[in-house]
Amino acid sequence: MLIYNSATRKKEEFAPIEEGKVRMYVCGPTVYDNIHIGNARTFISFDVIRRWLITSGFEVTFAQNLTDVDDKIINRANEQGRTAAEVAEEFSKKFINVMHAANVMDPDVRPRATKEIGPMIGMIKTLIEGGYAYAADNGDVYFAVRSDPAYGEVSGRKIDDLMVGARIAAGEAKRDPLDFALWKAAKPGEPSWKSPWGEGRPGWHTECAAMVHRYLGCPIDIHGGGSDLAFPHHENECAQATCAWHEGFANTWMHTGMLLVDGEKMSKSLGNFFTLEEVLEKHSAAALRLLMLQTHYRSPLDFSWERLAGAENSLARIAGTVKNLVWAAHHAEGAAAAELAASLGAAVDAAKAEFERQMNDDFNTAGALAAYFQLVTDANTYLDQAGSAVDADAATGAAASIAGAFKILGIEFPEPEEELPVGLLGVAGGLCAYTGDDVAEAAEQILTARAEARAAKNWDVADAIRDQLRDMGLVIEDTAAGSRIKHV
RNA sequence: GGCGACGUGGCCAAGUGGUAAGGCAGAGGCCUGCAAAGCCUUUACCCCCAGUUCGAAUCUGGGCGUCGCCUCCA
Repeated sequence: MLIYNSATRKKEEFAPIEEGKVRMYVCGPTVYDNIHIGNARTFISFDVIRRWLITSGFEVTFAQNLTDVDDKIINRANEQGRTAAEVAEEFSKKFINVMHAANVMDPDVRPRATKEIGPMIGMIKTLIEGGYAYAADNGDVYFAVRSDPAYGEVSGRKIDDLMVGARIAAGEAKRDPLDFALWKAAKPGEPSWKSPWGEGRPGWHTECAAMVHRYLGCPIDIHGGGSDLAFPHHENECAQATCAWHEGFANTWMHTGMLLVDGEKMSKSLGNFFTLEEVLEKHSAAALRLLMLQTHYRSPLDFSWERLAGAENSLARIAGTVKNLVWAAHHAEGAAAAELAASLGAAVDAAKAEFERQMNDDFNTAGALAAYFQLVTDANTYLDQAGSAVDADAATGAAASIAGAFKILGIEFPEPEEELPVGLLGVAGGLCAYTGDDVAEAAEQILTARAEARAAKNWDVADAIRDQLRDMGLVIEDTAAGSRIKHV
């Protein structure tokens, strides 16, 4: 399996530290507002990466933090006249809920910054003792960037290049403009904790480093996040961790490409964002995931509603094929055509092999999807050609293969055998004289009545049946293996 | 200004040396009583210029353009 390591800028053969096990960490959200779909892209990307590692046989431990203390949370709380803890709690819950809605797996560990203050203080103490950090008179503690000779290796920068434009903001007590806060002295009214340097709270970069160390142990196999976090966040995390513990921090750094709107990065500050919640009100999580996975995770992705609608169409076609395969398997009659079944089996094997090849090449989901789009076409062709002589095992196998592959991508289809509405009984009397209470039986008899009408060239009757069902949100689909009633 | 990424058909997109996957949209055809669904066909001088090579979308140099990071940011 090849994974692109953004620290070395090369694809590398992935070899976990501990045989068969992967420890990975992906920076979570600061819970001051609803997340937007740009944030979601990163979480969905790593969800798929994690699923593929699990599918490949690795025992994956996945940790993701919630940053529940931060300037933005405090600001939001002040705006709304609430406590920072209330704001953090609200948006923590909302984040977890919307991740579920997007079919993103829960992390194995979800630490919260405010519950990790002790370990963070311990880490800062170690850094000061080691000569890597210093406490300023104002109660802040800063990391001395120039004390770390490896600083810049994660994001590929040189300290001297960073000097231009670096400034010391008002109220800061840095010795060097590049130094960053490990601990921030509390201002009046802010949430704070006791420390050797007075009341204060941890800096953002400090949280992740301490949580990685505590819950996964250093070094970890994979550290991920959006590409906008590479510098300074990840660089700073790494500097702290390596200087505090001298054990290394992360073997592979993975960064996802930015989600764009009209060619510009989606962000809260630009105001050009759509929240994940609102997108999922209008479209399925499956379609959003499909849209995202049709682009490589490292490339920028320009979002548009048109593209999302296109993904919805693709998804409907795939879901339809899976349903039709299952249905055809259940309604197979007579001897199956062996040669056709064998070629379908070969198509399934080819899709699976290509899917694996693509996923093992730095999680090339776009290429992997193409393999299964091909199988969808092959399966549809099979259904056309086999007619009622469907090989139930071959059709079931193809359906399972398609559904299984998409499930690895977190894209799940509705249950194949959807219940038809009870309302069908209400019209059955008029359409086919059926008066029982079995919906499936009513559907059968309606189809029979239509078939008889068509055989008698009684088009008005046949079309009336179709029209009436359409008014109920149902459609009659005539396939090579026979007719059936489906939801639109 | 510094660092990095990218520029492939109407839209999106995979593809890092051997004559261009796939998706969406459009058009035509097959199937159908007519439809729907499905299938088939259909459009590429791979941003420009030069170079390396028997051969380049793929490598090198230059140009033009776009995006990201350098400040909070997934």
